[in-house]
Amino acid sequence: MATATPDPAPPVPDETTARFLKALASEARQRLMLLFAGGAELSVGEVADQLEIGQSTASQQLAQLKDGGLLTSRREAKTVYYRADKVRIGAALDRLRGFLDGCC
Amino acid sequence: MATATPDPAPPVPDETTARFLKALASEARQRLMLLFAGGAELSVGEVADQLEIGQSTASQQLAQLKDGGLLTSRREAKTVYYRADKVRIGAALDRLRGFLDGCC
DNA sequence: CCATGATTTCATGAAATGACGATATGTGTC
DNA sequence: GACACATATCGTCATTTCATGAAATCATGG
Repeated sequence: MATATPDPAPPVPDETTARFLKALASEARQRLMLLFAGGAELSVGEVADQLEIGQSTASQQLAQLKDGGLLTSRREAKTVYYRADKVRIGAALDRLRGFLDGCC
Repeated sequence: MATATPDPAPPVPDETTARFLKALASEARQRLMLLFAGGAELSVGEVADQLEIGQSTASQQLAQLKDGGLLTSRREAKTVYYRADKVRIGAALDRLRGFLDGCC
């Protein structure tokens, strides 16, 4: 049997969805996501170069997108490669649709 | 035949989608959207009361959500009623899905 | 273990956002 | 037109976000 408080059904877009939205809500990060079109895999430095932004800026934006569930990273020796996380992105969109359905 | 520059294919989530995301990317506005669950129709004052925020704040947030395509408004005498815009919300989600599909 | 290359974390200012009260606009009533 | 009520706009301030360079961390090669 299920526990006493199974799933209180998140009263608001759950934390995960909220972070997803926040991650996407910046034009800079939207541009950044475009670099990953077609499943491209890019290092932090490559992103910084292509967007002509500081390397630390790129790192932080990538981290936020990862936190928002849009990107994953893997480390290969010294360099960290990011790419889009199709699965979690799809899931986030489903949750968003669900929220907005139930809500509107 | 098509024109010389038919549809440059929006290089980034188009303006409309960007505004949609920005509108949703605030916890305050997410809470606000919840008030419109089930197709509820609320005046600015009602929203301000229920959320315990200033009247001008409510007005501004509602305007931004409307600008983002999440709400519509109609005026009835002195009071303005807002409600969720199912159609445009659905369309925005479709565009978003499209962007993220093509992008990731 | 030290040096190097790549990334992350930190501290700092600049710019954008959020909330508010006060004021202006719009709508209907007398 | 003067008035009252609801909403919208404006000016302001506190908070948050964005981008940066400097310093710290991490992984590898000598």
